[in-house]
Amino acid sequence: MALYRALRTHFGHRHWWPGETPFEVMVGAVLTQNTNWGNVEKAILNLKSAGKLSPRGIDAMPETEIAALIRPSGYFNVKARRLKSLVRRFIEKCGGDERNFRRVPTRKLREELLDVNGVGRETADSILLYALGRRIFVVDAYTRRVFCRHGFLRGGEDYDEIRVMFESLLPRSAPLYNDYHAQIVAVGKGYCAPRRPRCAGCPLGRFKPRAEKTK
DNA sequence: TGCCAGGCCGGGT
DNA sequence: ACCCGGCATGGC
Repeated sequence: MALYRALRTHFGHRHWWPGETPFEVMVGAVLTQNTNWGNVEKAILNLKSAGKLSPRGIDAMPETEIAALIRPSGYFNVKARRLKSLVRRFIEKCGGDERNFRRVPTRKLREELLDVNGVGRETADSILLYALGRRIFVVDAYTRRVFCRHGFLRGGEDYDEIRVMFESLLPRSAPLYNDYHAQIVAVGKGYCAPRRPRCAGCPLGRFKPRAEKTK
C-alpha cells in the first residue's frame, strides 16, 4: 500500500481506463491484447467514425468488415472474431446493457467472460474492473515484470496466484485496484521495460524488496 | 533495421 | 503440466 502511495505521488492519479463507456472499455480490452495502445486508439476511432462502436453495431457487422476497421490494432482477423464472440455473449446475457448485471455476482461474471473464446484472464479482469467496476485486481505483463524485478515475485507464479496476492494484501476497493494497476503500467512503460535502464526518479527504486510486502 | 507492445488459443510433448 | 507457433500493425 505504501508502494502505491509512492507511485501515486510520483505519477499522480492515472484516470484509467481510457474509454468513454463501459462498452468501449470492453472493446479496448480485446483490441489491446499484446498490442500497443496507440494502435488500439486508431482502431477504436475507426469504429466510432463508422458509427459501429455499439453492441448492435458490432453484432450486425460481418467479421471481414470489422477486421477492416480494426486493422491498425494488429491481429485484426483474430480480434474481429473475438470481438464478435464477446459482443454476442454480452447481448445474450444483458441485452447489451451492462447495468443489467447489477445483481450478478462478480465470480459468475468472471466465469462467463472466461468462457468466451478470445477472453483470457487479463482481458476478463480488465473488463470486470474497468468496465464494470468490480473489485478484481488486474495482473499483466507489467505487473509481473515490475514486481519480479524488485523481488516481490519469483516469476513462476500463476496469474490467479498473483491476483489473489494483491487482493488479499490491499484494502478491497475498486478505485484503488483501478489506479494501482494504472500506476504499475505507468512505471512499467517508463522505466521497467525489458533492456531499458531504470529511471533514477522511479519511486520503486527507493524500496528494498521485501520491506514492503505488507500493505 | 529489428524489436516491442496492457494476450490468447490450439496442438504437441 | 508445460512449451511453442501463430496471429499483424505501427512507432521508435
